[in-house]
Amino acid sequence: MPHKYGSAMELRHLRYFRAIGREEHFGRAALALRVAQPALTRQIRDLEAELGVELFERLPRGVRLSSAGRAFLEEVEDILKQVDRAVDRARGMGSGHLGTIRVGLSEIIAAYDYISYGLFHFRENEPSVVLDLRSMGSLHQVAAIKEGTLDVGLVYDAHIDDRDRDVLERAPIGTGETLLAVHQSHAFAQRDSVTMAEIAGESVLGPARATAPGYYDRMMAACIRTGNAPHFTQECTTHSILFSLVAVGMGVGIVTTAGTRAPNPNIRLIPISDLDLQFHVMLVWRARDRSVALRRFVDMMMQQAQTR
Amino acid sequence: MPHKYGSAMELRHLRYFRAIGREEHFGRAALALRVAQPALTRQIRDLEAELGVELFERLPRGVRLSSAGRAFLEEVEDILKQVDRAVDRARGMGSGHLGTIRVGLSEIIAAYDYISYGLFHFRENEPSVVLDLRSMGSLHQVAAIKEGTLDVGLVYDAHIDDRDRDVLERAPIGTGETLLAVHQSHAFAQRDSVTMAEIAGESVLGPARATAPGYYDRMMAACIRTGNAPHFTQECTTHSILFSLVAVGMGVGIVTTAGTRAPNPNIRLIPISDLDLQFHVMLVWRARDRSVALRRFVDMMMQQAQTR
DNA sequence: GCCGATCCATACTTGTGGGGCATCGAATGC
DNA sequence: GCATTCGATGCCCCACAAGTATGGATCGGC
Repeated sequence: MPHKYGSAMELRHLRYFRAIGREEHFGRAALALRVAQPALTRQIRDLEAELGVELFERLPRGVRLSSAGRAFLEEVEDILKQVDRAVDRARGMGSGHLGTIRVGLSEIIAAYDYISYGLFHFRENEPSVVLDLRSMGSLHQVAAIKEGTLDVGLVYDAHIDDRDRDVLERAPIGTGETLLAVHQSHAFAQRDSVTMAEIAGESVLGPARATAPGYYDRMMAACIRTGNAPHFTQECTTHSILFSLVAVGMGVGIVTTAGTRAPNPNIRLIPISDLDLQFHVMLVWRARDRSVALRRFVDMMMQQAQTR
Repeated sequence: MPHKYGSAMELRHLRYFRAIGREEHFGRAALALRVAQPALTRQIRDLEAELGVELFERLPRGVRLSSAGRAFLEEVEDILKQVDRAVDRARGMGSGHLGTIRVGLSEIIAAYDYISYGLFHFRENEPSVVLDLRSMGSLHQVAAIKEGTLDVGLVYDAHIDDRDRDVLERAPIGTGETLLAVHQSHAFAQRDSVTMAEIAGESVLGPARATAPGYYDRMMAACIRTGNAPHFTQECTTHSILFSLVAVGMGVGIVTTAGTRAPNPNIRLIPISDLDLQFHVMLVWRARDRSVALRRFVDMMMQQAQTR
């Protein structure tokens, strides 16, 4: 062992010092600490040597805190309290009733009612667990989860690479329908459904392949199966951009969302009858993450999704 | 050694954890801490067992802080900072340039100019040493010093019991003259001096034997030596009470103070020519008190007194 | 003034456990 | 496949914390 220069000071010294300082009596402190008195004498001697200060005045009979000792005692009380607090909090996190969960939310998924209800429900049941909600794109979420800067994501299954199978755990909590978004003044607006063939003649807005390749490719493959793959006149990186463009009449848009309730009164969402395409809304988290709070969160979200 | 239930957690665990948590790498942390890597593995294992929480996610290659670990790291950083701070402060007190000195001041002695100057001078030279000035009677000061609730007192020598010789250190920093306090309208007011014989016919105010027996007895002994011991019509427990009574014409008062400058424009202080009585203003402190700041304070007050 | 009690310090011994070294096992990159 | 990275494990050693016994100084009771 290469000899040590640094502080050999340990919590033991502080715990002993606190006990003796409070009592101003080695014997009683030793009793309280359940150690023999000479142990205290030695540890205090070492502590004083380390600090270069006498912490006690040695009286002919007994000891008394020196002025340095009095000041040091105050600090030690704080330190030991803080240590206890840190231990308690760590244990609390072990129990899963304390901590922070960093949740990734893409805007389109945050719009699902049962997601909101689930988050609300969890907050009510675990008020001491902080939900750190972060709005971020699906691919970014997956990367952040793998990297450890995010704990759980809410994304479409299409965004999850199968090669991450063993590092990322996942669970489905719902499905997303793929619909056509049209402006209320559009000819399709009053229709109950449309076909891909009909869409082919329109100016079509779709997702951006660069920001969501898995999603894009699965959608395109399904379109091709109908025999009427659209040509996107504009790729949109987010659903809100796409909706904005539809709202100003730039064209019709293919979007995946929950139900047929549109986010804008000027927009109608129409089922596409011949498109065989379903996405799953997935919870994603690191398989190695042992956080009990996270497990509880996942369980509660899944349960909430089922009973919706 | 009776087996221990309590926390075996030590600062070593926290220091190791902090290093590894910062690096998220056992090897580099071991290098920084100048210990071998297996030592860290074991200490972290013990720490996790103690807390009941996994602080790191073990990856196939390397580690990463778990969410509990992240939270714990923040607390540990605080704790270790606070420990360093406490050590620095303790060392500072060892150097004598930091700390608190509890100074007892009786009102009459606080009125001495060179005392005020001395306190001011010390504060200027040691701005990081807090002077905790406490107004209290002489006997109370001596008791508090012996008891350890006061660090240094400023009292007349008459208040110090010789039997405390080996427990209380003392040093003279000036003398106090014993004078007659008279109202400006009194017949003595324009005199340069009076005799005890003249005083004998007056209504005389003096100190209270109960609150200052040493002072009272020395004064009375000197009075008796003059052959004209006064009879006190009123004993006063403090000088301010005595001055108040003199100011309203209740009588003349025998007081010990510095110079002939009275605290009240209606009062004159007249020397008593035949009274052979001198008191010393003393600094008193515990002989066992090793505080460097206190020594510095005592030295500075003595020096200030000499050069006044 | 002697005896016992109190209280911290010291001397000596014991055993726990922290650390070093060597090695393993798993994953990764060329 | 082979070398490398990285944490975990096994084994040994010795440093040091704690225990027992005792010393030295003071104080109180009779």
